[in-house]
Amino acid sequence: MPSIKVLPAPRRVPAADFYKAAGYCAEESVGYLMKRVMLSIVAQADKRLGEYGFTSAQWGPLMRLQSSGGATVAELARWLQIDAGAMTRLLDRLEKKGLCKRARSTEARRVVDVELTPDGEAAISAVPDVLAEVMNAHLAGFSKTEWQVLKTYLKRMLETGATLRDAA
Amino acid sequence: MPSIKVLPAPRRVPAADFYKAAGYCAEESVGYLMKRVMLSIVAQADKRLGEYGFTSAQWGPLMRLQSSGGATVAELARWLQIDAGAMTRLLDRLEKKGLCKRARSTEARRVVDVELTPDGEAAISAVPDVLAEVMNAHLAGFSKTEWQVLKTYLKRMLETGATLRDAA
DNA sequence: TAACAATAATTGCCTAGGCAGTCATATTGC
DNA sequence: GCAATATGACTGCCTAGGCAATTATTGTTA
Repeated sequence: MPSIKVLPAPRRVPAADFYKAAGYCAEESVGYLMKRVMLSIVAQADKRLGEYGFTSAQWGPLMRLQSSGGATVAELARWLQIDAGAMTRLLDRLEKKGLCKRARSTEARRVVDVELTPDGEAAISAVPDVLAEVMNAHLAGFSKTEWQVLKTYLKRMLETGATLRDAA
Repeated sequence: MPSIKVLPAPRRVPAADFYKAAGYCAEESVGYLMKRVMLSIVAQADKRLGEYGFTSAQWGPLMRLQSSGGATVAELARWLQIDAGAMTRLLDRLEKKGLCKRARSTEARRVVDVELTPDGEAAISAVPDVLAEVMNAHLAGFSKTEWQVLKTYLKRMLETGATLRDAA
């Protein structure tokens, strides 16, 4: 009776081999296509959100501030996965427009709490509408199944990307 | 016999209705997922290309210059779909690094021709390799069919996005 | 041909993000 | 308790792109 080796489950799926260096064609690359799609989505969203006085980079913090009733600068930066310095400057711009306000935390003196102003609350109310419309418009012609398949593809790529990042 | 109306073929597929304003969840949005995937891809590519002295925003013009043996500033900007002013400044940085050089065109005096330098040629040679690797790594676990389906999805979204843009 | 319009390159001013360094405050370990 | 370390906010300097001029040139057209 041959011994059966129990191999440990491979922790990482091997890379695909769809693309070769020789004759690499950017236009057929998933990365290129995805970049173009994102540019289109962001452009549409920016055009619509511009009517309310802010940009597609600014609704993120505003939404988060609304849903959790305020947050710290570091929390916002972590949540949106951007640099803390960039977040400081983004909040500078939002504060200048009167959409949010900062105040040193009372219990931890190095922390700054951020809150929506009434103007911010008002501005943010239209955002989900715009986002849903822009996304639905870009998914015109997709069946519900196709939409779900697309999402699983993206989630898989995201997990694979995280693995790569951790390995480095 | 009931008269049969021949309707004109609809020019535009109606928008999907996957997303609603009420309870819109960014984490389940194709846009959000795609943005995260792109960040991962760009981060990987930037890390690898950094070894050769340039960024993921800079290989585009370099590649184009190589494949067509030079181009004008306007051609590059159109090809990469970025602002002409941004292209001027991108070329400033590339020129400062000695990867390309500009020269006023002889036949049209308002045009500036851009060419790769030998250093630029050398730097660009490793790019297809890096891009293919990064893309293959992110597509680990995808079957060839899934890869092709993903590309058709993206191309469909791109066409739909172009329709939206033209309509505006 | 002379006015007009279109195009090419550039510049200034804006948002936006990354990285490194600074300062103040919290947390931890000894 | 105190020193070492970690964290939070911020700043300066960099790349990067959009929009709106401006200037020089090229095309068009009346």
